[in-house]
Amino acid sequence: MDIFGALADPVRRSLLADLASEPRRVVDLAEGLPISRPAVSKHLRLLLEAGAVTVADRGRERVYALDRSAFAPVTAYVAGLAARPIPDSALDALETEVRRTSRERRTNPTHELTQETA
Amino acid sequence: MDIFGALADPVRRSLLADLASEPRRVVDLAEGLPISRPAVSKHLRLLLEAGAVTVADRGRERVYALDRSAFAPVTAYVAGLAARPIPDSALDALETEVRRTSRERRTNPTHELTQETA
DNA sequence: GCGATAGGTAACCATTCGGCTACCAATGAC
DNA sequence: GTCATTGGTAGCCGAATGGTTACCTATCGC
Repeated sequence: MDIFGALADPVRRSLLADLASEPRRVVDLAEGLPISRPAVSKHLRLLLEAGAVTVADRGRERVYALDRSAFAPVTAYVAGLAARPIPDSALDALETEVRRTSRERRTNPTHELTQETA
Repeated sequence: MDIFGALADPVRRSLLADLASEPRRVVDLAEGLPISRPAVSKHLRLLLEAGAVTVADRGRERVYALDRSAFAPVTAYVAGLAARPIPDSALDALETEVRRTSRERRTNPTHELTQETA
């Protein structure tokens, strides 16, 4: 599960928001949630796997902490979406533009899944 | 499917990145992807449902366009995570802080899933 | 009118997700 | 030593994802 998938679940977003104020133990994280503690453990494992949190053993307790650097791909991706390459002044030529580009992409397919966050 | 779930799939992120440059037809969107066109249609329906894209009928074609305003909750949420309420100077009192807050939350559970993006 | 093109829907399938209960290991309190 | 607490794992289950093929409608080009 990557960082995008980690953010897709409301329970995990709640956990992360909770950790944003300070590191917490599992029981404290689970306390107000409407799900069982093992379910919380599962979510925490996914968050670990996604790099969204770090964990420290503290005796019999485990203290989870937010790793803010993990969200860089998300901000980068959304910022990339926000950047608009076509100026508003060209929007009235939209029909022509769409058709021209369609022809180009039909003969020159350069699609790549991996360049999305570039 | 909300906007967070919409971003969880790499195919959908690729579609959105594609639409970031300009509006496109379904065939053009599907062209370089390793999946069938009906699968693309499914993803586009989810993106519509999440409000991430808009669609315009153009004869027998449908032109999808990015709706940049849909990503505000994502940026807001991630920005909220980035804000750190505890200054670094207080981090050496971490243990005490964690235990105090644990006690508080045990007696005063104010967890809410819905306040996460506030 | 007719064939080709665009694109949505239906039905199906395998996998993943998110939840649960039951259980176990390890540590702390006394 | 004994018991309570913490928290992970195992196994199960139902629902949702993400893909496929087959099919249908509608529009465009000629």
